[in-house]
Amino acid sequence: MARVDDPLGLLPYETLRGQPLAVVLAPGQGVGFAWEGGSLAIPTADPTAVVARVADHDPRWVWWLARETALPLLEAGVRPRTCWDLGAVARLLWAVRREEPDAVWAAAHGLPIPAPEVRRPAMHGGPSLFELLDQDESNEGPIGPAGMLTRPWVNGFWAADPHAAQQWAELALQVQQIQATQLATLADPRAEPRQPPLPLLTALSESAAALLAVELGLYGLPLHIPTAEGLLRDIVGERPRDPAHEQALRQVRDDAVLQHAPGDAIDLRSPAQVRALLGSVGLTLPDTRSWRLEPHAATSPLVAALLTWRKAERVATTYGYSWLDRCVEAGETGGRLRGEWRASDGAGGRMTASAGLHNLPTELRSAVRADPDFTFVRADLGQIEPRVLAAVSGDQALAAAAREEDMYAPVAAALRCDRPTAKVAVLAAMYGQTSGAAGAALRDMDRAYPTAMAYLRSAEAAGREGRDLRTYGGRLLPLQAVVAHAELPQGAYGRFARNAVIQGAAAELFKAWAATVRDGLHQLGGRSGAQIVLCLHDELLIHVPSEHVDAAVEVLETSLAATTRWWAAGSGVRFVAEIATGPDWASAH
DNA sequence: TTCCCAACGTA
DNA sequence: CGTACGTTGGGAAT
Repeated sequence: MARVDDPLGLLPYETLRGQPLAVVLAPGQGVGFAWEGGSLAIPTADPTAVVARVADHDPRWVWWLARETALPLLEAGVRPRTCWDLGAVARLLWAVRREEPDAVWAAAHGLPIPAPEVRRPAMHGGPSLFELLDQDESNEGPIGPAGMLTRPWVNGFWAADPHAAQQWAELALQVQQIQATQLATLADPRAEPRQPPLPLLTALSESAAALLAVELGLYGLPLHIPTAEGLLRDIVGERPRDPAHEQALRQVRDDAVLQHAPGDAIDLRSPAQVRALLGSVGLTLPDTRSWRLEPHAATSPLVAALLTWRKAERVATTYGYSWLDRCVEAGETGGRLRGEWRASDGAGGRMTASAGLHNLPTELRSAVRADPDFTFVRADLGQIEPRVLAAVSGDQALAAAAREEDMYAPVAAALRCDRPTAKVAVLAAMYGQTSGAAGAALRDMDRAYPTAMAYLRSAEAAGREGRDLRTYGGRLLPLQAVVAHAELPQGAYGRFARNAVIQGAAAELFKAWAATVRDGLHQLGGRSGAQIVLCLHDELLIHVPSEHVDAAVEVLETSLAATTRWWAAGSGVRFVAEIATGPDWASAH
């Protein structure tokens, strides 16, 4: 084992910039690198310090999973600029449900995806290195007889020493090269040859989104705890002192409804009991959903009280004091709401977040407040889905409409109807209408925008027939597997696919924009500077030092222009962002 | 204890 | 008009 004292002499620095460089951290042991043409093991007690020095040369970091490799780097203050996330790209290319290296490796080599390992009870956080060494296979290397990654390596044997990390980095680079090759085969040969192909660019932005997801989890959403407490007091009342007090307060809330109800007290949280109660006062309904109750609120004090109760109960249970205590951490500069972020979940390919980050009721949003000397800059993409439809389908007429600030106005003119009807018709077309509300306008859609409608219809047919599809950016929609295990009627998969090609492509555009914004914000104040703190499907919230607000607005606008230049190249579709600033989320509108 | 459903918040 | 996801509580299945 050659000891390496000067790592800065051994990497091909002059050619690193922008080039794939696989990195594997072996905490406390060292770091392994692999690039096209070589690999290296560097023993060091502080691997992140070595990575920080290499980062100055701005390679494209290749890692198995951002959560694993980028997290310790970010915690050590290293902000990687660009990356290639093997898990994220595997999801894009092969729709793997699991992003762990064993699944990614198997998918890359056309092998069956191994089942997830059954985790033993986390008494001591998984197997120790000793236990891993004990297992037979550990001396056999990372690849087993069937060509699969061996269990000890998947479980972390690569962290045993820098040479193991080096081998693991070499395998990462191999997978990266397989992914790059397959992405190239997806490219549209008719596309503009001077720019990188769309699937490759999508892979890069999906990778960046995976990194951003780690940053979002680490940074947290600034939330002013006293403001949140005040809002909760207004909506659900005082903070319970103990479980008995909580029970008493709950009873008070319930009684406000039950006083309007005849007979014995029922459990308002039980839909069946509520339905029976409503039946006893002459309201026979198929279910007790609020939109179904709404029409009766004016005539029934019971229904009115119940709807009010539901609203408060939602906040009390999901976004109440226990949520505040569990999910919001008090910090030096301000509270932080933290959840787990995923860069691309489910059929939609959207980002997801836990801890209520994606479904915070609007009335609580004024508690999302910037730190002192910081300001929020909020931006959202207007009418993103119909614009995406115009771009991905290549419908010239719809693209012409999408060049307007409000694209429903020209659509209404083309359909010879009013704007609200035009909007309903477009949405019904994209998501597969079931009721005949927009019938006439829909037929006019077929006449006015045949290319867009054909695109949607072909996606719907693929869904019904169980044929795999890819989104505009190249993300696999594994309809064959889904429909093979079908539990729902065929029409459901038709609607599902019709929606997935639009929602999915919109998610890809959004992430590409977010990745560009993230990169652009790097220049604004360094580590304690501007930071994306929330991604909400078509909306970005940025926490910015107040002196950089104008610059941040500029970054948002130039990033959108730069992103749509390649994403919607040649389509003639315009994408518009509405941008506002304010000290809290509610006021930044 | 585990799983599904109803309900509802967001986009 | 419809889709997606996360969270909660009840209630049935295990």
